[in-house]
Amino acid sequence: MGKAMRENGKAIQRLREVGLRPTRQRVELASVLFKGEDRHVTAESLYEEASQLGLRISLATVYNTLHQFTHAGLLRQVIVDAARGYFDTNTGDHQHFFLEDEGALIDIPGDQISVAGVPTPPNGLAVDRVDVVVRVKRA
Amino acid sequence: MGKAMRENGKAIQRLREVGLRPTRQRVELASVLFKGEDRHVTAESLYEEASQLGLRISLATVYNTLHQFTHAGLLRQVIVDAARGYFDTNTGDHQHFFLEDEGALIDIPGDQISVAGVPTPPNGLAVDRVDVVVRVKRA
DNA sequence: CAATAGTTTAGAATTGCTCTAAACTACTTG
DNA sequence: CAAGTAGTTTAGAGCAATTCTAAACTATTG
Repeated sequence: MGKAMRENGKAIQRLREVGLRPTRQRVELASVLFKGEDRHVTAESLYEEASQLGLRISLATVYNTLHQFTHAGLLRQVIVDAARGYFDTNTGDHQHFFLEDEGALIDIPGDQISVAGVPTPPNGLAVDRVDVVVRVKRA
Repeated sequence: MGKAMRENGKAIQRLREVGLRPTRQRVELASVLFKGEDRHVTAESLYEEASQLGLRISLATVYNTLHQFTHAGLLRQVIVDAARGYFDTNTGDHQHFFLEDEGALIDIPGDQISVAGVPTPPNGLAVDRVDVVVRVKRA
């Protein structure tokens, strides 16, 4: 039994757990995304990568799948750039460096950074999330 | 002498100070933006507002002007939404609530919130800015 | 293993924004 | 104060990222 097959098995299980039907496309994308370390992708970059690997998945499906995974809690969307959307396989408590020159993200562990003094949200609203983006540039 | 005229006088002075030629369009937009309290606009919302006021300015000019004002330090760009760009007339040290349901921004004074433990940026990079976005939703 | 509910897809459509190049205008100089 | 000119504005085309559409496909259920 090959490595890809084992990865697919894990992916199928993972998709079932969150209530997503394990279609070929979702299984393949999940395998790519959750194979190794945490990573940051855009729809285009993931589509490109899948294509390189010989996976036949349309760009529309990549978009759909990224959003479904996000709703299911498998991914988290990171908003740092007006031009494109990033998705992060690390859904835990953490923040980001954003390298403005190259459009890359680097995780900052959540226990490393701390935000104090967040005021109570206005009338009838509740805090959903506190995002910290440390924008860095070539020195 | 009318109020609009006085506003325009102030706007012209302000534009001269930052080295921008005070054209009719820039003066009118500056008057609208810096008339009263701090505010958050999108290109579309400002274009809409200017149109309502009877100011004849193209959308392209609104985009150009917002970027020029930002470069000149009169505005600051806020990235909170993948879909659209916001501009803030408050260029001082502060952070934001982002009301996800209605796409609105509310300032949080800079001295109220504090971020500790930002790690040293990687190799050859320097911190440009630390942005905190408190995303809030209907409770 | 057929029915069906959910999924995928190509391509069109939409959105927010930028570009282009021709017309216009604020400032300078004679 | 009349050009000259450098900078500005504009309509409309163009572009990139994303979403929509509706027809074909497929995983699951009975």
